[in-house]
Amino acid sequence: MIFIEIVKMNNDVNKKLLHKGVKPTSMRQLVYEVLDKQKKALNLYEIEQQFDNVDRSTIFRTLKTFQDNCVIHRIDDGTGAVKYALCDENCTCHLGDLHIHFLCIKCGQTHCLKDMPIPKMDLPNGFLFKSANFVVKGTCPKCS
Amino acid sequence: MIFIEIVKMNNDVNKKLLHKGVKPTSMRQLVYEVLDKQKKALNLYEIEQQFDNVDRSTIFRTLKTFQDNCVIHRIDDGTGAVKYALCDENCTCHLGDLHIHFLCIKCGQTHCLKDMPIPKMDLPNGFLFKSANFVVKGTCPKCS
DNA sequence: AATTGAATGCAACAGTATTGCAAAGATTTC
DNA sequence: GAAATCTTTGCAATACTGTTGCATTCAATT
Repeated sequence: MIFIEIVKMNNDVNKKLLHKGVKPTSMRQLVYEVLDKQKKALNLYEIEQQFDNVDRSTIFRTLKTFQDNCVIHRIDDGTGAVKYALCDENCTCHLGDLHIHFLCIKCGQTHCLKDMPIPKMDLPNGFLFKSANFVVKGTCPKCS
Repeated sequence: MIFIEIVKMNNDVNKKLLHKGVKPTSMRQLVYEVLDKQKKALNLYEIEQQFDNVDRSTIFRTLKTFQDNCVIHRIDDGTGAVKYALCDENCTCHLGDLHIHFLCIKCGQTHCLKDMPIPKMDLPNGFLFKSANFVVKGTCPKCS
């Protein structure tokens, strides 16, 4: 067995990564923790700022791995840089898990509105729904 | 009077630009026509490709002028480049005019679903709605 | 025709995303 | 436990999109 030693550490983050099928390296653990601590979505630059000497490409590829394994989801909020937020533990990154995101035009923070799922829609004839990126813009509770 | 001569040309595009308060230069007319002919939204690069020798910055500033005057609206469909599509003639670029956009993940084309307005939403406490960017991804009639 | 202001083209630059390659680390095989 | 193999990481370079400064051209006014 590959991961026995790491699992023995009984570390929550490692367990969660394993549960999603991602080998929990130290970088991955740290990036996960950064995203977990923040209650908002972060872009690549903001994550990079949380570290002293970690290369951007490493974080970039870590995030890619996370996306491929439904650890995080990406949010195009129109600010120019894609943001990332942790998926729920039982998220499968399928339709039912999609929710609306909110970008505050004052502070720039982007929040997951997990209570607001993407509604079912009747698309025009011939259009097939696969995924969606719904971003509402306005002011957040702190800035309103 | 400034625009008499141009108006006399009795050109539809010029009339439409004037109606939105944009002085109809030849570049603006051409860019408008490019967007009008396509039934899909185009990004800066795609528009540039329609011309032989027009600078990107010129088109960029033309598009900016168009946005400022509600001639076109921008669409962040997550493909990396912002796309642009003509507004309806009576569009005021306010809330009621917002609609859902559709990105085909096979052909990459983005369409305005003008019959699908952004629905009213009850946001969580403290969140104020100002604008929205809703993009549905899937396959379009041609690719389904 | 001269003057003024707006629009355009050129060039350079900034920010984000992405890749190739080599070094370091982890895992498996013998 | 050492060698071989595969994965992850760091460095460097690059691509792509968006944006701005400045000089020139073009249109409108005097």
